[in-house]
Amino acid sequence: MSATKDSAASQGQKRKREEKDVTNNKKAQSDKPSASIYKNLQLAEKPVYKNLQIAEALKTQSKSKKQRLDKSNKAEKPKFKNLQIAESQKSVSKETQDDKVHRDESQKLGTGINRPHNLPAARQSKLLQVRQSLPIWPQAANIRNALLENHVLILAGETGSAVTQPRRVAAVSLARRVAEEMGTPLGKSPQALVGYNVRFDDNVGKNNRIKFLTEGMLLQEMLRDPALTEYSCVVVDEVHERSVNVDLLLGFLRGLVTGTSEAAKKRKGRPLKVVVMSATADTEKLKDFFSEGFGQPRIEDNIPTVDDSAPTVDGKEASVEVSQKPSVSSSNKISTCFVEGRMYSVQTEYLSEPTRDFSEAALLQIFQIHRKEPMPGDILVFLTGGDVITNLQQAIEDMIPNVITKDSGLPKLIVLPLYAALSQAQQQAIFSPAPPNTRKVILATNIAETSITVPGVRFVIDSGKAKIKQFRNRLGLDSLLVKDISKSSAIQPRGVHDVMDFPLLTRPSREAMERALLQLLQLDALNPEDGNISDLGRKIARLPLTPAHGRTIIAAADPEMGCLLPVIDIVACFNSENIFVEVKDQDANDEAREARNKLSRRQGDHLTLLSAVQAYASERTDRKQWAKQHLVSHRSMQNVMDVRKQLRAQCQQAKLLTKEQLATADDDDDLNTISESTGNNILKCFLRGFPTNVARLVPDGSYRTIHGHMAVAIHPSSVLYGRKLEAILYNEFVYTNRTYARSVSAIQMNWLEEIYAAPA
DNA sequence: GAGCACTGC
Repeated sequence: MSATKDSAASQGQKRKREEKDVTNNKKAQSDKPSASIYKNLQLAEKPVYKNLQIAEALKTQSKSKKQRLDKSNKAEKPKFKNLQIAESQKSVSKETQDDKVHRDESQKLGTGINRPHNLPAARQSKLLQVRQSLPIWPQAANIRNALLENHVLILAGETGSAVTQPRRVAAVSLARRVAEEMGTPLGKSPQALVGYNVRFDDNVGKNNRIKFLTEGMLLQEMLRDPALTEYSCVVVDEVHERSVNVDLLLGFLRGLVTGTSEAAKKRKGRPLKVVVMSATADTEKLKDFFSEGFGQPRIEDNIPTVDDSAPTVDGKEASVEVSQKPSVSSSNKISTCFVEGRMYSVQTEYLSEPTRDFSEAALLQIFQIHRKEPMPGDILVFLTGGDVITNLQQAIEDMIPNVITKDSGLPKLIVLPLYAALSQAQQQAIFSPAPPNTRKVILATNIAETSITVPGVRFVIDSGKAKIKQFRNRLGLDSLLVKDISKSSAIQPRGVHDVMDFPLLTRPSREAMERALLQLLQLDALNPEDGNISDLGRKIARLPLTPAHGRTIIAAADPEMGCLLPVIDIVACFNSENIFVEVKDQDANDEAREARNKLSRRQGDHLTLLSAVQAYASERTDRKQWAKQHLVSHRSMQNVMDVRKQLRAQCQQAKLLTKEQLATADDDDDLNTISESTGNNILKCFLRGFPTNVARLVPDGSYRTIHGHMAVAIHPSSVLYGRKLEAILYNEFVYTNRTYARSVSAIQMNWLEEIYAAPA
């Protein structure tokens, strides 16, 4: 796909970054003696870790956060929720080795897949040894037979039993691992049997037999090939993590595998196997979900029936352990398999009384652990935010001289904060080993939940609380919307009907669906007559963006607007982390502030972002230095440039952008080239994509949204903070103590009429 | 004058 044909240089950079992440993982694995598992007892009954690597090294407290939260939700009395101290105690796992199964496996694996041939024998035997020790190993024959006999396999696993994750790094590292196991190169080489495809990194070769990709990538592929004709089997892992992408994917896969969707016809009878891997708790729900599909009438009668001559294990049913009696409709079509995990006993201590001030309780616990517990053993404390962390750090450091006196004979204590706003270097500090006779105390937000592994931690103090961004369903509803919703309800036939009936594991409320449909109607992504997706909607869908940003891009490509390239730059910023580094009082000198201020544009944040991107792009000598001088995040900017390149390529593919325009694009990367009228056009395009994100000044000096008349204030991070303007357009709402509009620009009310007068 | 984090195309 040309969209991903980035320059070699950029690819290389990106890959380096990926590899760095992977290295971190590996590092954690090799830290076997110090790495530990944090689970409280209740959790030990539920699967937590699903990863090949776990078998080798028990890893990461990071992922367990979610589980700990699950647990705290279930706690009966809130008074036990406040403080949990989990000390890890690794117990010896029960290894089940079955030589017969093993021989059997080795023979069967040999069919169709190349055996490792270019690996040293020692490495080969080590890999095999590791494989055999995996809890899933004894189940291999069952799993294979279940797949031969059924269309769908639901694989539930406990700790350390199965494979992938829905994240880019996971897709890449797993592909690498599986390629190694198979003894073949990874990616595009002709010998490579394993490849991967994640955003900005397409490493798939013609001869690949197995491809690891993110869910979003597969959905993107399905836009081109809804029947997934290139594949005979799709494995969806980590389903319990439940993203919208997973739900959509399962819905499409159900349609294909049951023959109930139109797309299934295009497989022309070629069988598709679906393996869904999830935590145990979801098994029944998943089974019901697929059973329901098999119970429905097929559109395509050509779906292959299950091969009755397929071999079975000793003639018994292949499903094992937790398999339920299959319902009549799904007999021989769905099987479930449960892979036993390994248990680790973990000690959980609760605070005997509820505590008001978690920081205070944590402070006491930290010193108690420090006094009582032997070295080594670092402490990890989960807290809600950066400010809380700073305060607690101060409190600990104040207390150190009182507790750790010369006479006490206690080891030293160092405090290391970890939250997103810290620089990369500060974040890395937690990985460096503590000096001799020193215990590390890491104070972290849930940044550590998914992406960071801290070796050496043996104690976790967790409040059981976390701030989680929540979509507020009710807000944004207003009289105008209600009116339009009845309009959308009136167009029930065909398209809309299909959407409403699309099989989803968890169905959104009808209200939410209708609101979403209304938004798509407003963006001209649906035909108002029949509710089907419009040509414009198709174009929007192919862009890796929200519909609103996609619509903005399409509007900008209109020759009358003629501002596609600058709009892409701004949209790229909205799809990256904040490019402007937080200005702390001391660490910013006047020079840097001034340099940053020069990037500001009086029209608002959209054009300010644009000027920053263009200035960065036109810097040809040392961009890192430029970023530092302008208080701009180099890391975020690199991501912006990646997204920008991808969007440009996709716009070219969609014929929104010509080669010639693209060729001259880089020459235009210069400050002050945006004229007043171009600036206005840019904002009008955003207005097209965000028609309801408009607020106007009311007589009391505040802003109110034009839809719903909700009070909003300009966020303090905006260049327009404190300004009184006729009307503002904003990229998003932020709900905190007040309702803020973030990323704000000044607009004129008459632009609204102009836009709505224009034909769709 | 605000301020949780992470993931994905």
